[in-house]
Amino acid sequence: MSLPHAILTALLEKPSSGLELTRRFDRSIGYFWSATHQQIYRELGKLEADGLIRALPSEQPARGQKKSHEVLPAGRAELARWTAASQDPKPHRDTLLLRLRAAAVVGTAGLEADLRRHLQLHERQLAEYQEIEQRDFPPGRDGTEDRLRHLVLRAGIDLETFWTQWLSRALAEFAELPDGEPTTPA
Amino acid sequence: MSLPHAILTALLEKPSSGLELTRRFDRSIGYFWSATHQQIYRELGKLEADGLIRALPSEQPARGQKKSHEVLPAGRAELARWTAASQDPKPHRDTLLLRLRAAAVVGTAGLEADLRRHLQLHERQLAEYQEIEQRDFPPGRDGTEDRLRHLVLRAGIDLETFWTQWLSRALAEFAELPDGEPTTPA
DNA sequence: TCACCTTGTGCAACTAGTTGCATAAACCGT
DNA sequence: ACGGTTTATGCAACTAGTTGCACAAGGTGA
Repeated sequence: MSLPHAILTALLEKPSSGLELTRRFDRSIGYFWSATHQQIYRELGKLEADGLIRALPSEQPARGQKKSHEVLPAGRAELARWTAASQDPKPHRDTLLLRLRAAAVVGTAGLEADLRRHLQLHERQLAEYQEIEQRDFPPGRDGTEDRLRHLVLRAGIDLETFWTQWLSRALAEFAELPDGEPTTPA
Repeated sequence: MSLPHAILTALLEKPSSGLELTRRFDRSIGYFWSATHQQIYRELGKLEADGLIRALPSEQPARGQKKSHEVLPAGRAELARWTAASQDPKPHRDTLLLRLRAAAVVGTAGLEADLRRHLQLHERQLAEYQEIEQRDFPPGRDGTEDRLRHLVLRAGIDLETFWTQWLSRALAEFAELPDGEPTTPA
């Protein structure tokens, strides 16, 4: 039940159309909550039906016609409620770690290349986050909003740092391994 | 499409019944791939129908009767194929970071307590991982399987370390904040 | 021996997210 | 005025995961 709240947050930051939201979910918000345009349109419909947002009445709504949405007081209240509510962390699911564990029983053949690829992807993401940090969070700003958003970005940076380090370490281990086929021979 | 492979891995490590699998998913495997017993039973059915596993013929299969499963050669082959195949990382979704971002627009009221709770949960998890490391990975073991499994555990430890550090930092920031209500006044 | 608890298996319905495609307007060159 | 691309909105079907409940067998104490 987080997508509607992600959308409310985005719309409070700036009223947008479905497609604009989609683009913003590909950038900043999507770094920790991704969504496709189909999800977003569906959810916009529900949010409007529930009276949490409304379409800005600027243009007549026709298909293929841009339609912006803004958050109503009820929407802001719901977001505040959700933000403050206690929530249990969702269980993680990580395919790469699963594959490594599988490799312990069926062999590491073929895995190394993909580890290397993932390392590259995480390095790229880390570089992107660091650029954003330099651009949007120069030293000396200390508004509350800035500090909170910076904190979120730091989480992204630290997570990507973790992954690059862990993957490097994993690849180093791989280099020392006897290499190839199943470790539990038939 | 990872749950079946998680199950295959678990069954290769040790043939088990549905409930045994469920328990193992609550411990080790569940640390990076969680599943409920209903998911597991359903998937066992599919895997058996697909000829990747079979029920051990020990006891007559009746409802409420323990039924163990083992992996067939086709299952092992499928797991090896999947492990070696290139896969893109799934987008992350993290509710806590989303809530922090929401807090930047609707205010931080109520959030701090839950941050503190999450910190405790992560500290506990970290301690558990470290116990496992001491128990199962004493210095000086260097079989391939051990090294791979240790690597996976290290990922868990480092991730929990990241979270505890980040949450501590977040709480420290919160302590300095002007406190309470919306930062974008109406 | 009967009521109750634990262990073990399983179905059905629901929620969330993904994939593939349809449609419509606007803009753009020819 | 026409055909092609881009922008924008949306439906339908599917996959994966969650929740709530049902049912059977075996043990345990009253």
